[in-house]
Amino acid sequence: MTDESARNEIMTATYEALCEHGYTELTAQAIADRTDKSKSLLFYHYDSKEDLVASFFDFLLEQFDERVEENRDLPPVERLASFVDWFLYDPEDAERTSFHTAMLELRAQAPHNERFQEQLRRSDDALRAILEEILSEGLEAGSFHEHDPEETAALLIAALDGARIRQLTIGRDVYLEEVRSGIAAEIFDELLTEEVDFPARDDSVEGDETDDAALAREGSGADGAGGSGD
Amino acid sequence: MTDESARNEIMTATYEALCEHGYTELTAQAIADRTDKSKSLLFYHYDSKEDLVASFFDFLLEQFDERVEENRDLPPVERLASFVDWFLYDPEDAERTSFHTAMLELRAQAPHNERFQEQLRRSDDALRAILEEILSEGLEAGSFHEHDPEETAALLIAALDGARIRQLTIGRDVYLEEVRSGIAAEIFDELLTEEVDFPARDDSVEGDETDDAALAREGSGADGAGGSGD
Amino acid sequence: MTDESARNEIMTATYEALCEHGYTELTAQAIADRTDKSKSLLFYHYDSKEDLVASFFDFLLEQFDERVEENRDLPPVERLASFVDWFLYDPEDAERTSFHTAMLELRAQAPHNERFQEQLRRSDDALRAILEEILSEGLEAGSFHEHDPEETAALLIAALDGARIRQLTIGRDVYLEEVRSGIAAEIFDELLTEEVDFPARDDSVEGDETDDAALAREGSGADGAGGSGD
Amino acid sequence: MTDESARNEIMTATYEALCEHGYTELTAQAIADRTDKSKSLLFYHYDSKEDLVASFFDFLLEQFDERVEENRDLPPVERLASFVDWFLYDPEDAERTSFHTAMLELRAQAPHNERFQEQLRRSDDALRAILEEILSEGLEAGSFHEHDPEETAALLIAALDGARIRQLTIGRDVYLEEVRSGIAAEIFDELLTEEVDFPARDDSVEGDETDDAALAREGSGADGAGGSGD
DNA sequence: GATGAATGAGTTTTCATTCAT
DNA sequence: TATGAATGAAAACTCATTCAT
Repeated sequence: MTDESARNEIMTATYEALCEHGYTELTAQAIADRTDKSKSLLFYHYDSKEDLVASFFDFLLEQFDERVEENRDLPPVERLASFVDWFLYDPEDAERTSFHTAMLELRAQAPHNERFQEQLRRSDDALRAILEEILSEGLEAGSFHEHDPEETAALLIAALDGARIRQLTIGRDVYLEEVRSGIAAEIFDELLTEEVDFPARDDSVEGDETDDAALAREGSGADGAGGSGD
Repeated sequence: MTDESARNEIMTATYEALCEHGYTELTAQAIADRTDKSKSLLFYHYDSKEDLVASFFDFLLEQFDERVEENRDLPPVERLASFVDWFLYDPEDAERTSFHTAMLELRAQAPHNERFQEQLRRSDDALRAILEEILSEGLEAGSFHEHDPEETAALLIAALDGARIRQLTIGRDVYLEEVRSGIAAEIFDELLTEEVDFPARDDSVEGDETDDAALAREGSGADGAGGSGD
Repeated sequence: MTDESARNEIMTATYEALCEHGYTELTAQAIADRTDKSKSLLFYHYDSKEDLVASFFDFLLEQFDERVEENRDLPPVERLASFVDWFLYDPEDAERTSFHTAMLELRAQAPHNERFQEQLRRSDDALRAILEEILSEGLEAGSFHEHDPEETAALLIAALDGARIRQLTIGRDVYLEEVRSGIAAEIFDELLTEEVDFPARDDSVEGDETDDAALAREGSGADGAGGSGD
Repeated sequence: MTDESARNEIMTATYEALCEHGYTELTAQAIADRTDKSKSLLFYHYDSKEDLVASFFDFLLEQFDERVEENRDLPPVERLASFVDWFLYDPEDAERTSFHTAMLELRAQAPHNERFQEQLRRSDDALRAILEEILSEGLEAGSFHEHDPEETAALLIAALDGARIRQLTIGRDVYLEEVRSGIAAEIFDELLTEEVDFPARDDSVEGDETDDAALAREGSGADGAGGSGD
């Protein structure tokens, strides 16, 4: 795959097809239909459908890695808040919803797909490392009370991920809401030292971009933490 | 569906096929192969494959409901401990692992399948109700400190479910371990009043039943909380 | 494959498709088209196209075995003559020509197909055994001069097969003719004792059967020696 | 086709691909892969794959023609011996085996391919002419007894070719061995006059050339008699 | 000359589903 | 109830061939 634009076209088409049909019903035809190319071209660029999907997985993670860098200079507390927001997405946001849905299906394949699992592992390592870094920096900066960053990171990610998944699969907002407030309280009471404030949800995010490429980027980027979180 | 034993045979076969192949690769033939009946018979008993799988979902939940009753008379603290153990299963237990894997795949279909979603919703309602009941009873009994049972329940379930899913998809034990110790600490410090002890993990679980039907029942029962939790 | 008639239908269709298209261009569709059944049925009865073709090979050999028995009671000299005629077929006979052509293609696959090779080996063993038997019996009966039946059998089969193949591939009658007269002379001068006559070609064979099943049987039977000879 | 070296490269690649995959599985890609050029270039040089393969056939025959000249000055008996050796190749010789295998497949296509058939016809004419020439010269020189050179040539070629083909397709050495000794005996007793000796097999053949082009040439040359013989 | 990208027409194979028995 | 046989629709994948550059 030399041609970057062809690759992007296929990746975007894969993303759309995945969102619309789900992994189980994802067909090469459905992907090609979202392209101005033929189905056979997919097999020119990728050895098999599985290879294509695995590449798509990589594609998402690439974007996540870029995204992660963006917040690097924020102070720990804000990075933490932004981290939480990545997970506890707004369920009204159809774009995000379908993205997370697609990711969930891909993740559910991992137990049967060594390559997926490895990709997830790599991504999870990165995600935990970042959260642990945030927590450690906060500790050093005196923003956080004493705690075990490794344990807290795992606990936070599990709760955030679990809330998101239950939201997606059950279709009720209760988990997002209760976990948000529960975590906020937890963080407030347990984690933050008295002199720091935990920022409220940043709803000003993502303006009005609408084209698919941008949405895909945002979607995956935003999930990045989660995509990787996924 | 008149014949109860035929139904059970098909359900058990579906369970096995699902564990072995995963939802995406689940075929009517694979189910029939685990039966001493023919493939056509499946379509005599069920209108379609989707119908069969939805029934299978019900089948799991039925067993969950039975299971839930079993612990009803235990004191709240022990019920809570048993609840946690349902989720944070032993990853060495192949039976449980494949069961949770299968459930994860079914759950991942829910966003594309209204019926699945409804089933999950019902099951989740039951699950949260139970945990809230446990927490409320504990409050009344003076075993737990003051807290919001609804929030705590959601938070606990999200964290437990998230940990299990990450374990399954990433193939590392870190989440199970850290979340177990994190939650234990949390419960100890925050939830339990001084005079109560949180019981250690119950590893004396399920004796030596070996036939498939029993395993399926145990599997789903045990997950029940989780099946429903799923 | 329980149903004998379905099997025969598919085998006959395979034979026809093979004659018409050749092995290289043989498709499942072409076979199904010569059937009143669907293409998918082929894959219900056979695991793959290769499996089907290998079964077809067996089918031909089965018929050969039956055929061989037929001549068993003739005296050696006549059996020998009939043997020669099996190979040096009449090139005007379109039925035979297309049959031998199909066989040649299948045989040419053997170096790349272990199963084909094994089938050919079995068939060749039988063929040589028969010819050696004929020659040995002739020796005992005093119809043949002293010679090494094993060597003579191999030599005769090689020459007959070679002649037939060159006829088929080159499209000229020269080999059939010269080898027939050469072998006749050889047999006359070298093999036969003075008191025996070598019968002239038996052109009275193949009556007027016309339906495909019969043609297939005759074809393969006749080649049998050759099919197996192939 | 202007560029001779490009042509040679493609021909050699075709030879290798044919040996490795067989005609049925021969693809343009497989040929290009054995070249340092692209697949598209094949279609710049040749109108179609069929055209390419037909050219490859010609390529083999060209080399045969050259080869034939080489032995022209030998005395008839030695030329005859060398002729026999061309056909009854050493089955341990992997190079030769794969070459003859490839040729067999091409020949098996001839009944469906007018052009192939014509090429074979031309080659066969040359082959028989040579053998007849050898036999006639031997007759004149008094090395051979009286016989019909045309008939003997056809008989010899058929037997040699048949033996080689059965060896290739059945995978047993019996035909090569028995036909070699049978023919040797035949020639001794019938063909040679008392004062001449039939030379033993020439195993000193082909020295140590190793590059592919040479191998191809040797292969085809050696077979030449047989390539054409094929 | 040379190639990467592209494709249409086809190929094998799969599978839920139906139906006569 | 139960099944073997049957199939249509679609899936993944292949491949000779074309074409703009």
